[in-house]
Amino acid sequence: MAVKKPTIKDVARLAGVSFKSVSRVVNNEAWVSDEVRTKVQAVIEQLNYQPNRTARLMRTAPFSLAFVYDNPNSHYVIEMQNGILTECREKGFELVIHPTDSASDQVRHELTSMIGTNLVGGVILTPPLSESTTLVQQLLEQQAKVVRIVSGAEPPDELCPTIYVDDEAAGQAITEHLLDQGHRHIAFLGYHKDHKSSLGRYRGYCAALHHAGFAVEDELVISGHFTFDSGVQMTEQLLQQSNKVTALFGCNDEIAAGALYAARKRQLAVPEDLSIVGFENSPFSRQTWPGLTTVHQPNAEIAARAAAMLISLMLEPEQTPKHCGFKLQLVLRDSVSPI
Amino acid sequence: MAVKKPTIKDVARLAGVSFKSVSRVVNNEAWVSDEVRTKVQAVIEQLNYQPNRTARLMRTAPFSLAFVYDNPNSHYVIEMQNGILTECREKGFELVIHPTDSASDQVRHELTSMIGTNLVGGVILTPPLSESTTLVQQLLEQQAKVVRIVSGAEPPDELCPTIYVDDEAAGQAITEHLLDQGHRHIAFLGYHKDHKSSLGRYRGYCAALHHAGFAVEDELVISGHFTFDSGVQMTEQLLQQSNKVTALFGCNDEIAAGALYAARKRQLAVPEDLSIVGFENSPFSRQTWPGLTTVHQPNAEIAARAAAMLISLMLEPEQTPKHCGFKLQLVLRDSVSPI
DNA sequence: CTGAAAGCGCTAACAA
DNA sequence: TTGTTAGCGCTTTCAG
Repeated sequence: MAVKKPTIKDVARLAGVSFKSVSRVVNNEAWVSDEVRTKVQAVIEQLNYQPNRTARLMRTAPFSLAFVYDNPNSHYVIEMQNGILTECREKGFELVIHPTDSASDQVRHELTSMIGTNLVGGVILTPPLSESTTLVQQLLEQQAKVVRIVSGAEPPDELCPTIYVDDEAAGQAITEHLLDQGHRHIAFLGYHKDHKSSLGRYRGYCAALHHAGFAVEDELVISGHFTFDSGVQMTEQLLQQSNKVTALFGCNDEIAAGALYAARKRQLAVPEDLSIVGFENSPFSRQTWPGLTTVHQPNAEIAARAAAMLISLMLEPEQTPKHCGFKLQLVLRDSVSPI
Repeated sequence: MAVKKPTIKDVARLAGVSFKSVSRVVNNEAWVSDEVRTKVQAVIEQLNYQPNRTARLMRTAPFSLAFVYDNPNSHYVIEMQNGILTECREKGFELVIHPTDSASDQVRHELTSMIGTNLVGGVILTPPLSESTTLVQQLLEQQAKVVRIVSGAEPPDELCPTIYVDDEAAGQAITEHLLDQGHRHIAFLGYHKDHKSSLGRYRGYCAALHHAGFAVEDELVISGHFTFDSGVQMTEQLLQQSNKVTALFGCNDEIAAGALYAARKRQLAVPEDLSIVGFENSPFSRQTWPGLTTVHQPNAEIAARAAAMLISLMLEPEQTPKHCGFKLQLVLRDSVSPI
């Protein structure tokens, strides 16, 4: 039979105190006598009383945040999600998941509704959503707390606390690694003009070539998406239009895995005939054969940081957390050989 | 400056009606004159009024559910999550994510707290959590709505609506496929006595062998986990202790991918020297080289179904949704060759 | 230190 | 068809 859940009043009655005292104990407020505290705690235990979050939320700011993403990459999403959850757990926050289609205009509406209806008190934005200043402003106007994760060597502006990841420096580093191994004709796969991470990595690629005194060869820069299938297709296109390429920089590990697949289909040995590098260090970059040389992108850590910033923003609004930048490290595996 | 959010009363005042009328319009209740409805809607528009979910939740059942999992497999989690979200969107529900460690005793506490504090009205349980009848009962006692996903040819009991997935039949089918190709010494990788899916697949494997008149060879059955690393390790162990094996059934795609990796490390060609099959049809099973023959497990669909059942359970408690079984289909790719 | 009263924004019950 | 009155379970005054 449906037993009604005990409320704060039930506890108060049984403990012989006012329900306000119970509230004080539950919220660990000061100015409660040990006697009352002990008594109340005993009753709470006995009744297995659990405060109703909903009721509490009516008087306080929401204790939950939203993770907003538009990304086909499961590993990225899961790692981010896990990072955020770690932090949420610790602080007693709940996580609401909100995948979305950034192309659709609905996003704005969905997000403002999440905030407007008091579902969540803050949001963590990832690219490409995080790159829209108007979206951020709109959210901010609604009193939402916002933390965004973007690609860049520094925060784009001071709108809100920002996590920025230096794709350019890492893109340069991995390209230099290829140059160090003697490669002179290095392809770049996954160029996308509307994709800040892609652009950052591309800029790093160009910088490395220039510093080494080489020109960027247009026919070696292939546009595409951050997916395996796109990687396969771009590689096929590349190998058709150039036979001098000896190394290939996939803009992320999925592209690189696609390249590996396409190379193998063409009977090319990796790394003997073709060196391949990726970007992100997703779990499967070490599960391919050969393992992929790549750049480690600590997604879980980045996300945990974002969550920590957001939560602090919600809890202590007076002290704005500072921005936070991430530098990325090379991970050397077996998909590159000297020429 | 912080503008206070408009409440139902603000709307009522401006529209010149009682706030109850506004509530009626918002909730699409009957018995509202068109005149009032139009007027109220105009004001809602004008003020950009958004009802406060929290307040509403105090009078109604929670409009959110939890997805509880304990699984290292990103693809599985993401696919499930996406499936659930599809359904949630449609019905206006929110999703709270709750990864957990089923080994820890804390799970019980965490779950009962989610329910007890009114955070969510129901939960979707996946293995191995879903296999604990005591957990389910405990949740049920708290008035929680529960839907569980389990491995089996039929629901284990009538505690709650159940989605059951027939691992055994599929395990048998894929083993038969191997037998049809002439394989006689087929290894089974990923046996785990506490893991129902593993057990189901193992039973199917045994059944296929028996029907074909062969015995199960103990040395070809290797225990391990559903991970890539375990797959690598089990394959190495297998190849050391047996040289007659010609085909290998990985209990999931990760194990199979690990096997592929280990085989390649040993200079074994797949499928020429060794045929490999997996289970689940996760995205990367077609991204390996060669693509993995496997069993398609429609995770998103399964999850969407579970969510639909749970939501219906919450919305129309009188009509219990029926259980629902899934049969799995073979996916033939290039990792198997006849002998 | 403790408690009574008010009220968060909304929905349910009951009148009008 | 509409409005009034309660009251959800809790926190926040503010007065003891």
